[in-house]
Amino acid sequence: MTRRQKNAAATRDALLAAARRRFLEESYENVGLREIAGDAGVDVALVSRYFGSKEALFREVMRKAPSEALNPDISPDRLPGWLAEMATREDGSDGVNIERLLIILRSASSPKAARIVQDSFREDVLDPVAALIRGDEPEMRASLALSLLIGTTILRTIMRVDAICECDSTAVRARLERLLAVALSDGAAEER
Amino acid sequence: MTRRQKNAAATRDALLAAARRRFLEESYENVGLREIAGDAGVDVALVSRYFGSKEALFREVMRKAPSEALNPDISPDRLPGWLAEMATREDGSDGVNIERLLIILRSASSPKAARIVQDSFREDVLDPVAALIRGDEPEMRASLALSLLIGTTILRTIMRVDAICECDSTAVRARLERLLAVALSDGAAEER
DNA sequence: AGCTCATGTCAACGGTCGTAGACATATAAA
DNA sequence: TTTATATGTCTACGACCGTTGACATGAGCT
Repeated sequence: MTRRQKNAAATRDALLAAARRRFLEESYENVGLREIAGDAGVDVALVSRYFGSKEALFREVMRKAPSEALNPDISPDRLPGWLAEMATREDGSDGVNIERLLIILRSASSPKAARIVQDSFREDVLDPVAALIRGDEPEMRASLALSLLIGTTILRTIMRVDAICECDSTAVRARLERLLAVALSDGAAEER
Repeated sequence: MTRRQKNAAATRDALLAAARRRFLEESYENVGLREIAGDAGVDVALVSRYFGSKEALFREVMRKAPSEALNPDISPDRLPGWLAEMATREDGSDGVNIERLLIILRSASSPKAARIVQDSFREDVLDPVAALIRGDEPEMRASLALSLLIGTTILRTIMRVDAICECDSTAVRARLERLLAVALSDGAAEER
């Protein structure tokens, strides 16, 4: 008697989805393959079979994250509001965009995941934002804006700071949006 | 033949210092007690003897960090510059103030260290900064400013983003200081 | 010097982890 | 139906971890 139908693709997807869910809530080494397999309803050994190793599974999770961190078709002037809304969105809502960043932050200090996480951050988060910015030193300004996004995300999700967590108050969002606009603004151009 | 003199206090201090150094560079579960004891030149068992458990050792490291995150005798108007300098200081210099925050960030996603880290952040980082701010919602503004500090620290130390790492360029510091000033400013008072 | 206790070392336990290989079984072809 | 292969389960290995208790030994007191 086997609990599960024999469907390799479905099992692989289930493992991938379960892994993504776990890596979203714990760091790389705090997620066990037995937990992931348990969530997917299969045995641990299938992880090795389908992905080769835990590190490869994590890489696959990073590669196939359902939504990119940045929607490329957005006008630069709407970027602050878009980032601010992303940063202050409730966890339960459809705020899927922040999830990749959250996975990155969770496993940022994990030696075996560090390389993967650094590459994913640069390619999927930093570069898209920097590409949208016009003016001097776009990468620096994008980094400062993303620092805000990263910081607020950590304060909300990990540090549980009440002053930031209460997201229904639009004050935080408005203030954050204004800050992001300043961070992204072209300082050299303003010195006219 | 014993490598070490028999001095309990010195050994305890050596263990504490070694632990602090390790926790500064790795997350809670990626630091092994055998590594710490090895650095201190003693056996692992002494950790249990002097501190009781790994968690208690970590708590002690958090409790006895040599410098607080905030120097309380500073004027509020100098706070942006002070935070900006702290965020952009080279690792090798005497930038000890940032170390407690770095330990916090490294082990932020470690379940067993989460509580300790959250408490330390609130008591030793957030509250002192919020206490220095005048006007409405000081905690929210302090949180936004610290988001900047946290984000840039992560980008520099963990993500290794070049645009932020090049700290000798004063451009980053100046821009960050301006951003911090905006983050800390009293929005309601500005609407005159 | 001899005694005693604090101090440090050593070996090992129980547990969890990632991984691999042998085995079972459902699915699909012949 | 029989066979072959893909799919999933089970067991176990070796490594590392935090922790513990037994043992050794040096330091300091009498």
